[in-house]
Parts: sequence; structure tokens; C-alpha cells
Amino acid sequence: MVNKLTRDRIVDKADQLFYEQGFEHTSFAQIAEALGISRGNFYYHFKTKDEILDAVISHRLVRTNSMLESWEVEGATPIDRIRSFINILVMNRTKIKRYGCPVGTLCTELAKLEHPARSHANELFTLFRIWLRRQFEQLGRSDDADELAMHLLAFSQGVATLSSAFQDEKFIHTEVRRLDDWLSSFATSTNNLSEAL
Amino acid sequence: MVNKLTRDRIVDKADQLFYEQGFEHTSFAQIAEALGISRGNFYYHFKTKDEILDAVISHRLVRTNSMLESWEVEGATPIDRIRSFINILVMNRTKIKRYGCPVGTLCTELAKLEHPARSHANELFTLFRIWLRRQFEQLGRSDDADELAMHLLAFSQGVATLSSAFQDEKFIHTEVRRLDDWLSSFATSTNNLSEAL
DNA sequence: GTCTATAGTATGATAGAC
DNA sequence: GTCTATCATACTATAGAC
Repeated sequence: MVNKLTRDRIVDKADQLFYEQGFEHTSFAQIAEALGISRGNFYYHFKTKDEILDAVISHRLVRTNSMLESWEVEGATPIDRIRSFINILVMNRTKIKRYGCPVGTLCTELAKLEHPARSHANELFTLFRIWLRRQFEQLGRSDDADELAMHLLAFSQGVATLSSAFQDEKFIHTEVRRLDDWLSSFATSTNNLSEAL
Repeated sequence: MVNKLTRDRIVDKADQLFYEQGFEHTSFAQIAEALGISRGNFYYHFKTKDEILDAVISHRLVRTNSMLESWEVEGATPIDRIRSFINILVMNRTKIKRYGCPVGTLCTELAKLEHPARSHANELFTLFRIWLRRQFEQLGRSDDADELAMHLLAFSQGVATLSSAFQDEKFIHTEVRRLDDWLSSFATSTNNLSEAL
């Protein structure tokens, strides 16, 4: 039986360091030192560094999925649920200010590396996209649900990038308020029953 | 007298490769091979790799400045000038789709590396920010000019990140149209003479 | 399952010939 | 000003002892 504990600890620490320092900039030596294990031990659990990256992405996909599911259960209306998405900017503001968005920065890095795991990482974006699209569909915006989902995704990316560049948490709050206003306009101009229009 | 030609060729090629592959991922060997010079020759023109990065950023700052100045001259109204900014998304769409925004991706990478040149790179954002702020001030929006400038900057960043992740040029067009609409609302609700309000 | 030791490669950087 | 040759270092990855 494989020792799940060490493997999971490697994935967790790699997840953290890939986010904070980038994938390429993070070495086995750093992860090993942080965990108190030897470099050689890595290769019992993973054949290559790319395999660790794949495991990290898979792990993030699972976590993201369960987060979206919990928002689905907890939010009474589509507006409430979309607001859950917007609020991660506020909840994770300290880390976003320092390291940007974990999804966006990883996808951008892998794109520049032309890394094989790029499409795997992009699934993280797709997860959010499809979930948001469904919320807008439930708001009666079937026609432009995907466009609205992409708009919201893009905006959260921009907020993360700039708050990180300017080291500015206040900016996150300002823009989240603006997004909330934008979202509220859907509650007044349309409702769940207007789908047939 | 320093040979300006080779030095400039190094900066140009480094600029290109840093954008396409990222700063850390780009090696002297790659730049040298692309230019047909030897690795050793680098150190006649630059003492370290970081010095090349600084030269690349300085070069981008100069180019950005003259671009902003030309927009200032060519655009008749603030709205026209801001539209010039928005249109770089369309004009550079092919490269943005592949490599993202040159400013945003560089600043994000340097942040993760905790690189000393980070603040230098951030000046690129500041250049755009101040220029946009001035345009909104001229639109009579002195009170929230900076907020609007940041909003626009953030949005262009988000569009670049997502169009790159999803390899989607059409998305750029859709969002630029949306931005144009947003911008037009300033022309109707306020004008250049309403500053005294 | 974890360790030490080491191979093999690429990198940034230096020294010195021309 | 450009070159070749080389150094020192860091990295991914492997081999084999325990």
C-alpha cells in the first residue's frame, strides 16, 4: 500500500509553493526542505516534476469542484451564488495581493512555458466558467449566459492582477462593490421566470 | 565608444523572448543563438541577467511613453484617446492570445520571484494609470478619475488573461465592444465643460 | 518508504586570446 | 568588441543501501 500521507504532504506543499513562487521557480530542494524529507524520496512518489504539477492541478480541481457545490447548496438564489464567487476576491485578498490569482497566474505561466499541463490547468477556468454560466441561465439570461460568465471571470482576473501589482487591498473592495452593483442590476431587470422571453 | 548596435539587438531580442517565454525561462543561450552571437559576448554589454531585464523594462517605458504621447496628439477628445488605449487589445490580439499582456505577465512573474526589478516593471502600469486618470479628469470626472483608470486597467488585464487561457480572439472583440459602450456613457452623462460641478 | 550518493545537464558568470 | 574555454552552481533524475 502506498503511503498516502507523504504523497499528500508533497502535493499540498507543492501546491502552496507553486502558487507563491511559480511552478518553474520552485525546486524539489525547497519542497523537500519545507517538509523535512530528502530529495531522493520524491521519486518514490512521483516520477517527474511534471507529475507533481499534474497532481497539484488535479487536487485543485477537486477542491474547486466541492467549493462550487457548497455555494450551490448554500446560496438561495443565483444572485446569492454568484456573489459567493465575487466574494472570494475579498476573502483571499491578502494572498491575492501578494501572489495574484492561483488559477490565472498558473495558466499564464504554463502558457509561456508551452507546458503540456497547460490544458489541464485551464480546466480550472472552465470549471468556474460553466458554473457561472449555469447561474446566469437560471437568472433567465440563457442567450448571453456564457458571455456574462466570461465577463465576470475576466473581471476577477483583472482585479487580482492589479491589486497584486499595486499591492492594494482597498482596490479589491472598491471593485467588488462595483461588481455587486452590476450584479444587482440583473435582479431588477430580469428574474427567474422571464426565461420564455 | 560603446557598440550601440549589439547592445540594442540584445535588448530587443530579450524583450521579445521575456514576453513570449517569461524572464526566468529565457536563457542567455537562447538569446545568443537567436542573435548569432556568443554567450560570452553578453558580459561585455551587461554584467548580469538582471541588468538586461532592467534595460528591457527601461526600453519598454520609453516606448510606452511615446505611444501615450502620440495618442495624446492624435485623439481629439478624451473619449477618443481612451479608445486608443482600449484598441491595443484588438490590435495586439494575436500576441495577447498567445502570451497575454506584456505588462501584466511580467509584473506577475517578478512578484512571484520577489525580484528587485519588480517595482521598476510596475512603473509600466503606473504610466498607463496616470495617463488614463488624466483623460478621465478631462472628462470632468476629477472625483473618481483614478478609480476609473484602475477599473479600465483591470479590465484590460482580465481580457488579456482569459483570451490567452481560452485561446479566444473573439472574446477580445466582445469585451472591447462592451468597454466601448461603457465609455460612451461618459460622453452622454458628462462632458468636458462640467468640471466645475 | 526513506535515505545518501551521484550522474548528467543547463545555467549564469569569468578569464583571457584575438 | 567578439570569441573560445572554463568555472561554480543549481537543477532534475537515478542507483542502490538500509
